[in-house]
Amino acid sequence: MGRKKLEIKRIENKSSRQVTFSKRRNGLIEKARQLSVLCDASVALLVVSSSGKLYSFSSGDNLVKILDRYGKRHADDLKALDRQSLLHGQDLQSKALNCSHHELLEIVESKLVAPNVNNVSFDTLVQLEKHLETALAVVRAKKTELMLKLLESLKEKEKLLKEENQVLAGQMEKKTLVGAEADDNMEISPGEISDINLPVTLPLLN
Amino acid sequence: MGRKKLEIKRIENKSSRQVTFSKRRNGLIEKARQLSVLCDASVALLVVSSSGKLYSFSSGDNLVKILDRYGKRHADDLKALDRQSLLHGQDLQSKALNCSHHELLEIVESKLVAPNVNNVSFDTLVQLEKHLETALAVVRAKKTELMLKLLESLKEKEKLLKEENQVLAGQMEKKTLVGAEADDNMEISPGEISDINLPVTLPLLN
DNA sequence: CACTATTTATAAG
DNA sequence: TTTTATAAATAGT
Repeated sequence: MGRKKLEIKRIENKSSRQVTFSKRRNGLIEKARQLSVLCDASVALLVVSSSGKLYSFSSGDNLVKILDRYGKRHADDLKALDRQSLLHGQDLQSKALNCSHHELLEIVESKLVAPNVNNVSFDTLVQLEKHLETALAVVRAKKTELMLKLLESLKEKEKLLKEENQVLAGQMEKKTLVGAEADDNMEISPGEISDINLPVTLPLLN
Repeated sequence: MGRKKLEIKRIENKSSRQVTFSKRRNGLIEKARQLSVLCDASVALLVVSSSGKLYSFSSGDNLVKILDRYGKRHADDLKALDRQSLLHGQDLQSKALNCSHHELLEIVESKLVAPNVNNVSFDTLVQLEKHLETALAVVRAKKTELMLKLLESLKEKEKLLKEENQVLAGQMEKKTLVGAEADDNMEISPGEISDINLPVTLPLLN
């Protein structure tokens, strides 16, 4: 529509391409808006110019709201974690992390995969992706830290027990040299199982 | 444009709303396509009808191609893992997993966060999200499995050492009763550090 | 940016 | 679905 019929192929002239881009982009966005209003539909439109500028339209704001809410919750969680990690045990930490993480995944799932989803802008998806990445990174880091501590403490315990064994064995040898024949048939009581402080269900490991 | 001028507000009549939706949706998608071709722009358009049906247009296919590639690689990795987990050690496993995981994150990062990104369809993003979730789930599961095995073996070792200690202590007592006074000043050699088979750098824990 | 001849989209039938 | 009168978009100026 215009003075001449325009073939649909890349406009070579740079300035008319730019002009056409501007006009048609605005038209497209207006049409998108109209469609969403007239037909009660969810519409998301993303346009990136060849120079990288982003223009977008999105009819829904559900996800944005939820993201805002998540953003606050997430910030709170992280703050709480920082406090806890210095003051309290690791259980609360892991609980808070798992919870936040789980909630995040639920949000993503329900908002992205639901069949009746309100669509979102590209920007929003990028934001969401970043939140996800951050949350996962934090969870992974904390999980790793926890497990390393557990392994460390177990190794420490093992080392001490070995040393104790060595001492006992040494003493045994001495005694044996002095006190002649010994009784080898002793009952072995299994002893209490490790009392290392493993969380009951290892909440982090799921 | 039509026999009458139409106010831009929700069309109450259901069937004319549906007709209008169908016409305008097609028009919008065609316009989006034209804009992307004429002006060499990246355009992504998502339309969801009020009944939940999804229509979309996307000018770029970069991400789709990369996803296909990733899909193949991922499948290969999983197959390799299944073979390895039954035949070989855990190190190769973890390496393969970490590698695949890392690659995935790189792909996501570069394709979603790059400023000049080619836009993608909603379907593609959902696919990507699923791939991500799957990959992370697999990595988490394998990591957890590995660490649980390590903890298990350390606890086992601890238990055995405790039992040994108990036996030695019992024997000591007996000997002491027989062999009178003993020398308490024995040198304690630290003994070899735990020989449990901890991977050198715990490749899974990063 | 504004103008307008012309093409294109589409509301109603 | 297809037609067509009319509204809307827009190419060139």
